[in-house]
Amino acid sequence: MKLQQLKYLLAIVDNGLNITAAAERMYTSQPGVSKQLKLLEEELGLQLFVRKGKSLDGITAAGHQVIDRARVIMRETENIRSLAADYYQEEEGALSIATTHTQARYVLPDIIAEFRKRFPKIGLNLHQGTSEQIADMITNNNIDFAIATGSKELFAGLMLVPSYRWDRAVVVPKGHELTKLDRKLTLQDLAKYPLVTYVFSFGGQSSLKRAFENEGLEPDVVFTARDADVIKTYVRMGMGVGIVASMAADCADQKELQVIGAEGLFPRSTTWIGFRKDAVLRRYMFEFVKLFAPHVTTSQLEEIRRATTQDEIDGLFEQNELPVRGACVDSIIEAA
Amino acid sequence: MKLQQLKYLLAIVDNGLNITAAAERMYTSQPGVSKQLKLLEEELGLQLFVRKGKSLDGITAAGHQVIDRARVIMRETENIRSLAADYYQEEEGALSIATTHTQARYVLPDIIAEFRKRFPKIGLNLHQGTSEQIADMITNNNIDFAIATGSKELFAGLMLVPSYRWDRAVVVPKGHELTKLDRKLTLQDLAKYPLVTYVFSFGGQSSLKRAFENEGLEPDVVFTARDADVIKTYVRMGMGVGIVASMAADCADQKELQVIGAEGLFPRSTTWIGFRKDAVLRRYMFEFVKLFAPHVTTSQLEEIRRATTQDEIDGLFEQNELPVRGACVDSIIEAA
DNA sequence: CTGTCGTTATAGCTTTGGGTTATAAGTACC
DNA sequence: GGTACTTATAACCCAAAGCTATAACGACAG
Repeated sequence: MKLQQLKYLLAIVDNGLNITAAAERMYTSQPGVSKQLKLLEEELGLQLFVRKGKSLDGITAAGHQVIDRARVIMRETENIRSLAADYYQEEEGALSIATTHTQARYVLPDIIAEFRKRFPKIGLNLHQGTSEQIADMITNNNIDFAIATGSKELFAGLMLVPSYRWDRAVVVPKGHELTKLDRKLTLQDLAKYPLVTYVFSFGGQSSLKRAFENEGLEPDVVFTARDADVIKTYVRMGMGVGIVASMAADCADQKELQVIGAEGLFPRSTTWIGFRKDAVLRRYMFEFVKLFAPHVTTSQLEEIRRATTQDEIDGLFEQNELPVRGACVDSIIEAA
Repeated sequence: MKLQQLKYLLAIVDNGLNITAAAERMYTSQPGVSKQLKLLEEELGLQLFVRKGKSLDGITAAGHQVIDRARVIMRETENIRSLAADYYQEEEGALSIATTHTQARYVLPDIIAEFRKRFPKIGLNLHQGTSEQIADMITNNNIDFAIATGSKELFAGLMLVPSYRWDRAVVVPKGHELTKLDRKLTLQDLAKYPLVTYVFSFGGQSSLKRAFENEGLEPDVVFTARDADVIKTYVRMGMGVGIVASMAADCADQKELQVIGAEGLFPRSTTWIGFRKDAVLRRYMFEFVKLFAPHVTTSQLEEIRRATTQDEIDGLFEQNELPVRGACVDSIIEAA
């Protein structure tokens, strides 16, 4: 058994059981990969794949087990390389983050700018997707951090560091009736208008819907999108009233849009940053966490590193209230 | 990085930083091992060992981390080989058990005889030691099962399956005064005689002592040994009254000794069988657990296998009372 | 200070085996 | 039935892992 063989095995699996594609990804020849797979199967004395003629048609039960173990092994070799690199050359490396559009577009830019300033030689990879895709990426691809909101269930095996909380904000075209209210905005007010909001992939849709239903209201959601920019575009077109994460209520929108804070109308969401508990974190990765969640103290970070279960981490943050991220203040019409 | 290099690395560590010895253990030449270590260190760009001239004098901080990861990797390769072997050739393999003298001498013989009958081709290795040594063996050597009593704290990282409970038994020379009592034996009775008992490595000594202290008695322990056979030898010599695990009260002793059950006088002990939670169990290993703890059902075993924390296992056994192992019935003088 | 023992490093050679190219042989889809 | 795509086999090449022999180093004893 060779590490190379296990690497090839995983490459085959990750390329849809296509040996040729796997070979290309590994920058080597197809016969080489075929040969190593054959040698591995011979050594173990079992078929890892179900063959259909010459092609691989599926993974055997034994294959699945071997693949799982192989992933652990490859991860640990990565870990060894990581910690070696951290001793050897602190300043070089890469940081891969998987996150949602809202974070990538509205929250991370400032943080990443600061990070680049401090670690100019670290390459940055930003992967965007739904919560499900993020969960998938961090387990299968070499992603260092996942940043997402809610949906902790999807991320078993990660250590999640709660980072900040946020409310929704209501976005309307400038001069909209709702901006002329002389009292606090209510759900009743919103229910009168067609709404444009997120497709919440993480069951969050129901949390929004539930807020309305709790007051016996039926919201008129005319349009949903995954992405605040799209939502705002449709709001600008007059399609309806937008409900977005308050971070997505950008000052740059002031020309055509107005933002009404919606604190208290919907439950607050918590955004966290998560990493695999079996991953070695290089120094610059620690620094990134501290940039993203500045309220986390160094000693807390060390405790998080030592923690083995999510409960221990959650315990650390029970007392200290997380910061709340608001909308761009200039354009907010106070809801109270 | 090659698996071979990691294997050599661990061999060096496990042979007291002696490369020559490590090479012998690996059935290869010393220059080969030296070379691979050098290549590994060059690839990682760091020193794994502290050198003192040409000799290895210690492990660097980085080295310790790499070694830990390497151990995980080697364990997983073992796991892959294990499950492959289980698919391929069910009937061949080996079973390594680390346990205490009492288990090895009085409990395991019958079980192992039965196991051999069912799996004649499986090699058996019995390693004996104190609880601490057992804990050490199962983490560092390739031991499949640990069998011990109490001292769960020492075995973090193992899944412990409670197997049976047992009481102490009192062993006296034939015709001893204590055998002539016409009432239940008490601690007061025992406190009158010099006692011979175990050196409990697992803080169990205090549990015995505490039982006396709870009744305001000061036991006169004249001799302690790790091993029931030694204790019984000294009892035969008339050195005192023996207190041993009831399993160790053997029928074969009847000629010179008599056994008085001591249920109720001391707290009951629980013996468990444990295995690494990250280890692949081959079929014959499952069967061994079922032989050792026959009250465990197949479905419970499957749940144990899936469990991730010890609490889940303990939960499984809360309701169903564990069997109690008694002394050799022929020679017992009922304590009631 | 020097000789011996135990150990590791280096040099040079051998051989294994992983990788390559070329090609045959399947399979799937028109 | 032909074309495109994929995998397996064969023969060859070459890097590197392993071996033997030996040098170099340190510890220790006399």
